[in-house]
Amino acid sequence: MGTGMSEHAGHESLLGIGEVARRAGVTTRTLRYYQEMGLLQPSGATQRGNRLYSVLDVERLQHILELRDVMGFDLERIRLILHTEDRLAELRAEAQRQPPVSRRREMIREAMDLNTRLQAEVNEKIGLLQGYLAELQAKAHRYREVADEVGLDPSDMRR
Amino acid sequence: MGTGMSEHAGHESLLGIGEVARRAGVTTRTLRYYQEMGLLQPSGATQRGNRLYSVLDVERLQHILELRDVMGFDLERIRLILHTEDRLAELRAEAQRQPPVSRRREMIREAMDLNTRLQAEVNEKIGLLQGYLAELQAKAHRYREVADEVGLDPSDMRR
DNA sequence: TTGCTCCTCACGTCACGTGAGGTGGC
DNA sequence: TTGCTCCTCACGTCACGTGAGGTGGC
Repeated sequence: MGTGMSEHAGHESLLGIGEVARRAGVTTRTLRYYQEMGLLQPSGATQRGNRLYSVLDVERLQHILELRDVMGFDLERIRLILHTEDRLAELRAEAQRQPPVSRRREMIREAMDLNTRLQAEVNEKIGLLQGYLAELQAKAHRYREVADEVGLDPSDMRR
Repeated sequence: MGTGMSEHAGHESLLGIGEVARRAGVTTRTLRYYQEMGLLQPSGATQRGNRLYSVLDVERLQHILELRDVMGFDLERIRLILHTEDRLAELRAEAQRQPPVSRRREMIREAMDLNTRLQAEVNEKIGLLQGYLAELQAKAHRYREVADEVGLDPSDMRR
């Protein structure tokens, strides 16, 4: 397969696994693993079986990596979050066919509850990081005092 | 070994591995693994070979867990950070014997550089989390709009 | 043919989890 | 003796890393 494999394959600009991995900063192994775990299915394939990813697939990958790297969640937790969001997306796609109000309420409630819990967790994590930052600043202050005594060049200081 | 094993073992209140693990919210396996990896050596032992941890050991463990959970560092990264801090602590302990100024400068510089890099990383992580929080808030806003249309009870809303 | 990307096994690694089997003091 | 904590192997697990060996289009 050539570099520009998918650039003109369809006219929908699907990307090969190598290109997607390179852009996201992961290996192709990670993408195959996420597929095996049911987190991210490539939405296309060549005749030979090469995976093809859409722009939406790439966005979903970004989302997965954000949850992994920023929040530190394991893949099972990420799978559950994606599942709730997927259900809400299904609901939107179904909107034309007027799904029963009870079903709408249930899924919106579910998404809102998840959102609330996630916001709380993010706020908690920010608090912990700010606490650690304060520790580091206190240490830096003590270092500067000791450095003054030893007579370190002031141009060496960072603020 | 009884529960109160170390309460009066010395008069320095050393703690058994189970008590330390329980307080820190990890398993005893984690503590043995950190010892094997050279991250945390218990500063005492019973005749039979049971590990005994001092208050300083417990504080070191807290520090390790903060770096692991809040910053998401792997154990090798944590080992390097502890090493730099340990070297600075040695320097302080050595202060009486007037170590050469060149040595002092080098280790203070090292600690200050590390501190600066860590502060930058913490700030970056806080920024990423705030970005994710903004995403969640935007989503919550859209959920509330949809909920209004479907006529969800306003008392169900979270802010 | 050479060079590139892709494929599927399949074993290795890191940071532990989880028994298996045994010891020692209340 | 029973119940508890501790000990050392040692195999299992999660999220990939890293070749091994092979295919297909420029």
